Amino acid sequence: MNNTSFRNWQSVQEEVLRRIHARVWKPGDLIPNEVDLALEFGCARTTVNRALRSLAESGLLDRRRKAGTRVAAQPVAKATLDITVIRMEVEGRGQKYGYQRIERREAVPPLAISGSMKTHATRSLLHVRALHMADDTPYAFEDRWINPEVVRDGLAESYETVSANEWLLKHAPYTHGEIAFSAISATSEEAKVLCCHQNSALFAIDRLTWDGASAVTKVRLLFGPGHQLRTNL
Amino acid sequence: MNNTSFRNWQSVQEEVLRRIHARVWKPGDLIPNEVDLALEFGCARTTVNRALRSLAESGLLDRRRKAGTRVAAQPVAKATLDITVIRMEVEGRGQKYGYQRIERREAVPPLAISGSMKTHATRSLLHVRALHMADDTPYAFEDRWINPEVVRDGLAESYETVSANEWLLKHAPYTHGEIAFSAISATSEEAKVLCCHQNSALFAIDRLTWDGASAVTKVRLLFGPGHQLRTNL
DNA sequence: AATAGTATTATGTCCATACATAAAAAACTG
DNA sequence: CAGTTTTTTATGTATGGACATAATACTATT
Repeated sequence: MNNTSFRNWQSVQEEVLRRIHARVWKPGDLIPNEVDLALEFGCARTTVNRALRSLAESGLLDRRRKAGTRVAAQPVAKATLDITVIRMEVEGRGQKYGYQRIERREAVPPLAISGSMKTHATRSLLHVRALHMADDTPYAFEDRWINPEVVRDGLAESYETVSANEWLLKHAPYTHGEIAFSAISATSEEAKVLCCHQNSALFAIDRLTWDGASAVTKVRLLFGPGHQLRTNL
Repeated sequence: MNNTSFRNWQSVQEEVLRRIHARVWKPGDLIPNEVDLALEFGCARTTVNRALRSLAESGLLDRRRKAGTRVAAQPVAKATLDITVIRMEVEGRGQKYGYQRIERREAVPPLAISGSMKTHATRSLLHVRALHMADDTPYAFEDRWINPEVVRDGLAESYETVSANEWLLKHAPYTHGEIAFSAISATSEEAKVLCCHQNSALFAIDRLTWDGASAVTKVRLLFGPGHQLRTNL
């Protein structure tokens, strides 16, 4: 038995982690219920609950009412990526940020765009293309469609000095969105903009945000060769 | 004033979200303190705390003791990617999973590997290469180095039927790790294994896991052309 | 005016208790 | 025995009260 008492949820969490790691509780195992753990740890059940809930959120525990808590059989590593404004990303690396608008026009988008944004096929949207730079070298190519019905003030903006990336985040609220990461081959135009060879492998982020049932904006960000998106587990 | 009362933390959270979205509280604004909000919402302060803490975790609020709570000026979208065992990933898409070991040998790794894993440059590690398949077509190419000093039973495994990807997750605990996503051009060998053209843009996941100060394993997963990693915001 | 000490304040957390809820297990019923 | 209802149980959450802690604001001191 343990006479030490764990008086805060962090230390309870640490002890639980220790036991999982030391294989006292193996993947798939049912662990004691909150009341028993609270008794053993000499703290309130709410404290144990806080610790276990947090571990469940990070995917290390599976919890179900009545069924109890068990160590995840297939621990799902949750990699959390912080998607910030590109300017912040560049400045966070200690590099000088630069921005240059390439194109801005109102146009009827290709069907692939209007289809995924669920706008009328004949409805014209605002199309903005721009280049983000780090220390005067191309960093990311932004190709974006904006729905002017949702982003009312969006048409008034020139996006010449402030990127759409940054302006929208501040002025266009969204309720939810989808994001996808992939690798694509640079077309000749993309290669020219990013100063790399044609068919270079580029890292792509496609994002589509919604305000309720209406699409706000759809954007593709292309990063130059060698770009990495990293985080901790 | 509001006479409706919000009796659970989810509804408090919804109301806070509504106000942020409706620009009642704008990005950068200081919002009322927990005591006042609890009073207004007709619930306990702990309930308000639960709601606000959760929003802060998702990056929508900035909270600091004494300074108070404010709406994030640059809302950091947190994209949470669930990194599971590849078999689960494939089966989750409703496809048939297949696995094939390509190579297994003990060898002294290149300096880039021993360097990042912080093992002795002359220490030999276990090198396993394998192909994961979905519906009999190549899905991902796994190239992995395993530290036998940390994963003791690892040397006894053949990894012929169970992938190292899966075996390790179940048998080799880790305390933390790093993960990076990038796009790379397929070498001729990689192209052959994945049945694609040379220089195709491949999506790469590099992962390095640690058990305390010792590296457990370092792996690169290469996905075939067109592969997307997606999640919601 | 710079510095050190002190008060104030908003969030962070713990606790005991109570009730809610989902889901498994048991009891019941035709 | 299949299908339905009831009981049991572990987690989920609300509450009021208390104290902890970090960070700011204020005050006294040199």
